[in-house]
Amino acid sequence: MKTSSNKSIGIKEIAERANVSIGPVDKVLHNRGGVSKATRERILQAIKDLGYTPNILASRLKSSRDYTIAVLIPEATEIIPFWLAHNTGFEEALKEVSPFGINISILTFEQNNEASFKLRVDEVLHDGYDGIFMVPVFYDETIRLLQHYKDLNVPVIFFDSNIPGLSNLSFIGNNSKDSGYLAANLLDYTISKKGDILIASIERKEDNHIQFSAREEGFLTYFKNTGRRILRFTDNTGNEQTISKGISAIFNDNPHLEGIFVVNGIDKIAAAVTPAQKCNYRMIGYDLIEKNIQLLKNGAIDFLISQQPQKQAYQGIKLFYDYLILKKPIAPSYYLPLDIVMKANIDYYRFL
Amino acid sequence: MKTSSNKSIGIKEIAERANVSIGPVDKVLHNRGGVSKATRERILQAIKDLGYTPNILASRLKSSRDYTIAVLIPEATEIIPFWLAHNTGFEEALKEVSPFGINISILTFEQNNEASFKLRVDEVLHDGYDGIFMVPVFYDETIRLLQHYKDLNVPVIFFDSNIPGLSNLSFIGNNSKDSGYLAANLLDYTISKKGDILIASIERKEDNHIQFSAREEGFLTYFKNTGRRILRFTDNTGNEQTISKGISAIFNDNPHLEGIFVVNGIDKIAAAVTPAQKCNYRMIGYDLIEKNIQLLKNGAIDFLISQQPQKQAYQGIKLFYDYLILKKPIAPSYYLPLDIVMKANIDYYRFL
DNA sequence: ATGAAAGCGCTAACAG
DNA sequence: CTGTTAGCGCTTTCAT
Repeated sequence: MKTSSNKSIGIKEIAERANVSIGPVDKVLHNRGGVSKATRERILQAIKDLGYTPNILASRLKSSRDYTIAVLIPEATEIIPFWLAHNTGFEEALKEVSPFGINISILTFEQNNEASFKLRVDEVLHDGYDGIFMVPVFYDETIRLLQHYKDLNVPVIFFDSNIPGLSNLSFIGNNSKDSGYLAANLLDYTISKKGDILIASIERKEDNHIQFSAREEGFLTYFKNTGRRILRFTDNTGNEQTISKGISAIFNDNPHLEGIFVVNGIDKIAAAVTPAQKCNYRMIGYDLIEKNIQLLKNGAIDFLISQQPQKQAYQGIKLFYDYLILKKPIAPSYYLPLDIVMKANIDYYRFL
Repeated sequence: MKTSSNKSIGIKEIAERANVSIGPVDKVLHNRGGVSKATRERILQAIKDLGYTPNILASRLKSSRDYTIAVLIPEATEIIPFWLAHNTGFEEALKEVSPFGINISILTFEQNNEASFKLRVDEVLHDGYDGIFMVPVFYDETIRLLQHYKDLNVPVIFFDSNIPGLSNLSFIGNNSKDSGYLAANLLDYTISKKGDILIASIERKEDNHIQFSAREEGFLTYFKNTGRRILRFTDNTGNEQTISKGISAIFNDNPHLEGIFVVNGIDKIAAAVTPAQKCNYRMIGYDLIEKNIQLLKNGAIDFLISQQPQKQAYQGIKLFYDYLILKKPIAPSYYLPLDIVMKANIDYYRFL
């Protein structure tokens, strides 16, 4: 049972069969025009007949054309180290695709600063890239970028968060709503039938509210009509003491509280819960950043839903390879698995 | 912030710098000998100085050397359809590596039939492959194969299950013991403190007992010294009625039973549980085969631990690419993540 | 509109 | 032991 492939049918063979030289064949293959209709037909026929597949190695060898992808990504900060994780994915992907002339240029912006985003968009528009891989944080500027590239046939792929209905080529990331639903399903398993649930979040203006709302929506969808009592805690001070007091108050007022779903900033919420309190609650949240991994290991957090930033980065760059080099069709969206991470399997998720 | 790579330092440049022609340079690069020590040194130095990296595209283009990997894998049957899933992974990987001349040749054997395995080993030894990707089901024959390839520098990589301490190049798969521990951890979350647990399995002689024992060992490790009451049910008839009766008897005799860990054959066990009974138990087991996916969807199974067969196949073949084409060093083992799959995230795990 | 020809960087065979 | 040379399959330029 052999799965072979090498038939050595090349541009030469199809030229022969079509009674032309390789010149016109190449032109037809790349839609470069300048071929009479008749020979064009014959060549196309020959390509079909012989089942020709181009040798990407040879084509790449000669052409020496380079592709540079602009990566528009929020800056990793101490507060939001999440964006650091993508780097290993980019590196991994580059190892595979750089022989084919694909480079990337990472342009960071401040997640809470539209002006810094605009600056990068200006840069992208001015420098002219062969592809854009971006987190569409700000709507208007994203639209401006898409407008510019609309007719230029330059692939724009969103990652991490999506804005549906725009003219981008594709999206790669998680389905936030489903991730919330999953969190609910899992939490439901780990608490008693009568237990109350708290939805907690830390509001910061630099955050991606669309994504967080979607998580919450999915979570609530699961519990709709179940009669579960759902409480809410939202902090917008960022102050440890304030959070700690707020959480404590909720614990005291709600003796039946058993589960906590943290939409974002789980490290802050987990820190506000004392070990003694923790025994009575299950906590689930997001993001496999180092701080959270520690909290998972010491039992402060029970479950994390992983967004797999490395995978997003790796697969995303390979999409550009598929599109630019292999000329493969690209689906409008690629949803990555929603991984459930706990103490017992965290070590298998720490690297790509 | 550019991450570029193309410096166009080729074999020619290093020849120039070492004051030789490209002939000896190529020989040094491939350790083909026939180069005087002095020039060899100069060439090596030049390679270092200029930071030369070979252009794999060009090298591949010229050499047209083909590599064929023998894949020794159990036959998928109706009883054990598990092995079907690998195919999509093989296909996916081939898309990427076949331009580099890597082919695979799939040799199936009967999982419960050592003679059929021996036949395939004979075949492999006789035909002479450039790499072996295999499930080491039978010890003695595996040893025979390894012996033969020991000095031939042919990479042998195990997958799915491992036999440690042998001379194979690497292993890729899951850590079975950790997967059992994970199952225990998760099940522990979903049942009450006082609930009893049942470990169920269907013994078939064609199964991989090493792997199953490891799962059980990991599971028991978690509960050691916790005071949990652990029951056991082992069927070796394969008969539906018998299983059904056995399970029912256990349910009746053990009112505190809350969790069921199924080491293997979860479809059989799940079928033996009536929907009415199911409300009172949590069931966790293995293998993302179609039958189990349906049972997960209709609630008969709560959790499946995925072995990611597609990923094993995909990554495994890419290891041969790393080794044979890129000449990268290969680690002795690659453990894939232990994915927790439930109704709410199954759809994201159905394909590669 | 088509054909001829020069390489891309590397391998491998051969001549010196 | 070292240098030369002919391609691998394709792209691209330049005549025709």
